[in-house]
Amino acid sequence: MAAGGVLSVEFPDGRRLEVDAGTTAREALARWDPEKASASLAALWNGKPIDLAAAVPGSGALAPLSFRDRAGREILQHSAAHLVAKGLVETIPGARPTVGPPTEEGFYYDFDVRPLTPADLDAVRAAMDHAVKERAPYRRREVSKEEAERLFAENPYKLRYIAEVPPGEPVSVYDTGSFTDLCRGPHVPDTGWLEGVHVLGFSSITPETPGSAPLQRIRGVGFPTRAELEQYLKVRAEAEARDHRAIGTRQDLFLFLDEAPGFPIWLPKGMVMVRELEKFVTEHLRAAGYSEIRTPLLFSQSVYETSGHWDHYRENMFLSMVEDRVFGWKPMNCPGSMLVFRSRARSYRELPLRLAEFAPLHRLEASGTLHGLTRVREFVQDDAHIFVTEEQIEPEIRVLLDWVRDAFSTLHLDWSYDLSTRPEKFLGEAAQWDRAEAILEKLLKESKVDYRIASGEGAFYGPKIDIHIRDSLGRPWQTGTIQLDYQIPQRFGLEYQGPDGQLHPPVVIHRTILGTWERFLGVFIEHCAGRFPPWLAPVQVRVLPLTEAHAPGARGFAEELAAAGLRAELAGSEDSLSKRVRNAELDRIPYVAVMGDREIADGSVSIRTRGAKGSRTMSRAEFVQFALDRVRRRSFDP
RNA sequence: GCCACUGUAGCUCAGUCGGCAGAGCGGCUGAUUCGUAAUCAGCAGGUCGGGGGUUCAAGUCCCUCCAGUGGCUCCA
Repeated sequence: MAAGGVLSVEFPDGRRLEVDAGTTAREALARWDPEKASASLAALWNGKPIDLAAAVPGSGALAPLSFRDRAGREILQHSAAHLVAKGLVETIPGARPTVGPPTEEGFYYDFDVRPLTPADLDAVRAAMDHAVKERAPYRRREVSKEEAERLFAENPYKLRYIAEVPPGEPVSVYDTGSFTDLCRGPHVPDTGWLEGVHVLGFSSITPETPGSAPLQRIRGVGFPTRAELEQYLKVRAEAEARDHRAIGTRQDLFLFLDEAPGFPIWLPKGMVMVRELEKFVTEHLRAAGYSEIRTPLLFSQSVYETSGHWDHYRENMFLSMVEDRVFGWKPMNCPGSMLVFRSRARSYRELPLRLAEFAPLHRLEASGTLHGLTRVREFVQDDAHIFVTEEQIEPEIRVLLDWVRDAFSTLHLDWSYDLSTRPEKFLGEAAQWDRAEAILEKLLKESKVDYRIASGEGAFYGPKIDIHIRDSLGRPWQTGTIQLDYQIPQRFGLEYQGPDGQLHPPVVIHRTILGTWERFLGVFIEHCAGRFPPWLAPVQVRVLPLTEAHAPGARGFAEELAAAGLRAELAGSEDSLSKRVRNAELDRIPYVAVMGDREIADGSVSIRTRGAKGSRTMSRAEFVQFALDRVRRRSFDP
């Protein structure tokens, strides 16, 4: 405590106040700004979070912490975790709480307890609601290590944490009603702050220490108000409604069979989309000077021994016996590309050599990790390997980042980059890494797109740029990646003859932009909720004859559309017009063309655009031009 | 792969205490010929995920396998 019993406290706006020693953080903040004080759930003293009920520890800087601050959010989530623990211990006496930290999304608490049931969760929720109404304070107590060991004698997990506290230091515990938990704190003042807390679910988790019994994890989210929680739950419900697995079934895009778990089956409509994406990407490849190759799906074990997959990736590979030799289904395209490069002498005049390959890749993903189209065992990447000299790295990657911008702008997706730098275990020279990282960072700065440095997360063979997209609900997904590789050319003994007549190893850039058709379409389906841009839509126009009498005219128009290169289909007259319009909306068809007496008479067509209320009439030629133009420009909206 | 949960018609789902397997949508047939988000009627459609067990009797209870879901782990 400060001498003289008076502390000098500085607030975020620069104001200073003298407060008596023993003044709580709450009181000090209230003297500074009562409004901000009442909105805060904890305080920051010299950058360290403390309880509002704690005495200001000394002279220094004091700031309020609200849910808007990251640290404040974590405190609320952490307090929410305590609330869950309190609820669970009340529900199942003898349950041993272990740890309950905040996460990006919310929080969780792990328990050593029998496997939970949904009924347990209901009971926990009820106990939590009750506690929130009680507005029970979070009371901090500092106890000796021995006292703490006595308090948590029944809980080996807590004893382990207590043992980690340096000797002589007090251990802090928090009492919430009759529930006491070992905790560093700080916490919100009382459980009344937690009305916006919601338990999402439970699961069993595998603890990191091998051999220990599984724990039960309860996950949740917390907001300062119920209204904010409702908003969050609304967004979640919206996300569920966009689930690509449901839309894929509804729109007949793809399916999975029990007989081929993790192997997507593309139905005709989904295949149209795959081909359109391929076309989109291939146009770029042509413009950017790529050549396309196709290499085998299976290679003998020796190829993977050379590439390093045999040592580093074998457990994720499908293997087949061919006569007496082991063949592996390729999990990546690089080995094939390397062999093509090596197949004859190469000159510096050929570089950059850009080899693209869209081949099916197989990865033996563990059964529990499979998920719709976003985690599968067989997929196709928009993959390419670019063989360059060190000087060519910069211009090549600049072109790639331009393509990223074009591609994701067209697809109406927001994207950002991660620059993953040298990991602890790396191959090659540190100086080479530094140069490469500097080039990549310079290019990222130039691109004016947000990027984050993922320190030490590079591959062992080189630094990389990972591309993340955010879908319309703000959820992040990794799609493409641009990786520099100094190692694989050496492993395969690649070289080219330079202008100096000497042989040099090329640098390889592995890169995919959309990633895989499968994952990309999975994300994209959710992004646009199944309302595809016309150029991707499996059916672009549905032609509806008003009555049977108009069917020949409608059929003629549908044929005209098809001849113009549009994907059109006819929907007969068995159902009422409004029923067929409704079905077209539900099928997310971009354009509905209705033909009745008026249209047949004057060569026009009545067009309804997806999502729009009314319709407009235009000449058939006009519509064909209009639709073709939208498709050609890859307009996002119909 | 680990843990929990789930699996009933093409889809979404109901099925009580173990006692005749249901609905809506979709499909088919017929009537209706309709002007921009659901016309009416009838019919067909099931190895209740597979296998085994308990029982007079199993969609329902038990075991096991498969698949899916949510997490965990993994994700060059």
